[in-house]
Amino acid sequence: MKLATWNVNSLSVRLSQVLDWLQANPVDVLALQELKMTDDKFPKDAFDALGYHAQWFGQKTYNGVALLSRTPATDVVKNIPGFDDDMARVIAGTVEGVRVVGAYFPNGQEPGSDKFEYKMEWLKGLRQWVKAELEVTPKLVLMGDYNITFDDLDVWDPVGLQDTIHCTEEERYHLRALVALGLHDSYRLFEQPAKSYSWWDYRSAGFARNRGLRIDHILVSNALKPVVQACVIDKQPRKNVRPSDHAPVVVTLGPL
DNA sequence: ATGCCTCAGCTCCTGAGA
Repeated sequence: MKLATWNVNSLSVRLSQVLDWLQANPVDVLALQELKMTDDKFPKDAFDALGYHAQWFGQKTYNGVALLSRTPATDVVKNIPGFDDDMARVIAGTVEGVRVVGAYFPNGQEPGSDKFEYKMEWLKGLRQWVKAELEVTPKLVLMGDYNITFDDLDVWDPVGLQDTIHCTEEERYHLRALVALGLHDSYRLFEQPAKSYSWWDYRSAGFARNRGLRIDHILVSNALKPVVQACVIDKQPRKNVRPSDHAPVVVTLGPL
């Protein structure tokens, strides 16, 4: 079973790239973030034609998440139960016995800002809910655009970017607290190339100079850890004309 | 350089992203 996550930065603009990628990489589940469209605009038929079921949760201009799957997702949940939020950031469903949570974590803009405080509250809300979900469904994957780096290995310029957004101790504390629920960063379960990132700034030729951050993650639960076979970042779509600023991340699970 | 790109929208500038 293969599961992937990709922040597409507008599904309208990126639809043909997503369809091309799915044809070349027929994963079982793909979580999308930053659809930037209302629900009525979601291109359900295009995914149908490729043999994917879709669940989506959109919003005008910003945010918006979707879950594509080869077999239908059940017990679909939108946003974090118990956390009041007017932004569309989370979609969860059960696929082939695995609880899959796709999430677009808040950016936070700047430490100390209102948006940063919202990010901290959102992270607390997510953690409480994921804790409960794990008790119900131990086989769980939490994947998406976390907008947080784990450590300096995930940062192209750890000195220059120390304590800036995505790299603060407070954000990393919350990320470690999620892991402490019994989750594992599937990417680091394997030896990986040095300077591996999942996002590169559009400005200043960030991708060409590999000035990036690893902020898109796939966490797997204790119950799934023994069957994780691989985790890779696919940089190919970042080389497209008019790419998303994020690359897809793909995890491969063996028989459950 | 409170910028550099890119995207959406009450669109020809602004806010937000990361």
